[in-house]
Amino acid sequence: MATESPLYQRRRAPTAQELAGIPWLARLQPLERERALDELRVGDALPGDYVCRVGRPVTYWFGVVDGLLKMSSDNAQGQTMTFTGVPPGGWFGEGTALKREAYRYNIQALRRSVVAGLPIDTFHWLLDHSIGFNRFVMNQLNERLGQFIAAREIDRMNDPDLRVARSLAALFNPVLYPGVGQVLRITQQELAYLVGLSRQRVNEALAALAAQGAIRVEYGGLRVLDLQALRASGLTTTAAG
DNA sequence: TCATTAAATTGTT
DNA sequence: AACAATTTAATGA
Repeated sequence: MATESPLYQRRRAPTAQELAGIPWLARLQPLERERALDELRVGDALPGDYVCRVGRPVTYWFGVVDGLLKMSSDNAQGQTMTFTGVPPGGWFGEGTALKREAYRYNIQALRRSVVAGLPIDTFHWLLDHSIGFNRFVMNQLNERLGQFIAAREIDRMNDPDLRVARSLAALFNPVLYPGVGQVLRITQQELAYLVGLSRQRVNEALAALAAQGAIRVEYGGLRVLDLQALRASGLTTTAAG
């Protein structure tokens, strides 16, 4: 059964393997790390579960240890707009956590996922005490800014193959999503939801990208062979390269 | 461990 | 949207 927030209802202590999938822990000094580990929680999210909802006060800074989430928002007409997917290694919500405001997006699990949460007070304590943590958050904000600008370009593209390629490149971003690696676990249906195309069209686009040698289509996922090709697909090559 | 079955995912129309 | 083919996961001997 889908729940409102798995971090409240299916909360537990993280396993060692799950901790290994949290990228910023390695940036902390021993004392900082100790405090973070004390407060860090994980929860199992089922498909459809809300990790957080628009308007709710910020309680956690969230991260994906395993699985796949989607970030979306509902407009005035009641239609849902999906902004991006969040694969393993991704952390989000630092903007609203910094300001202690309300969440500005809905975050829902697309598939069974393991979600981690750092309580907002601990988040602020780390900001006040840890240089390594500050570097991580700053780098995170900077990288995400670049991704949102790229996302605007994607929205304006009308070629489905290009939209799929660029969206995939974003999901394979090693800075924002270090847990992904060479293989992204995502079904073609899930990718279709994220990109806003039919599964058939996504299937066709993936076949084209595979023919270009940019990716390899695998059962239940995709292997990236040439990330630069994904990022640059559709761009005309100039003398400058 | 292996064989059988169910479920999930893919490829195609 | 529907269908068949393929792959994986689950089950039990």
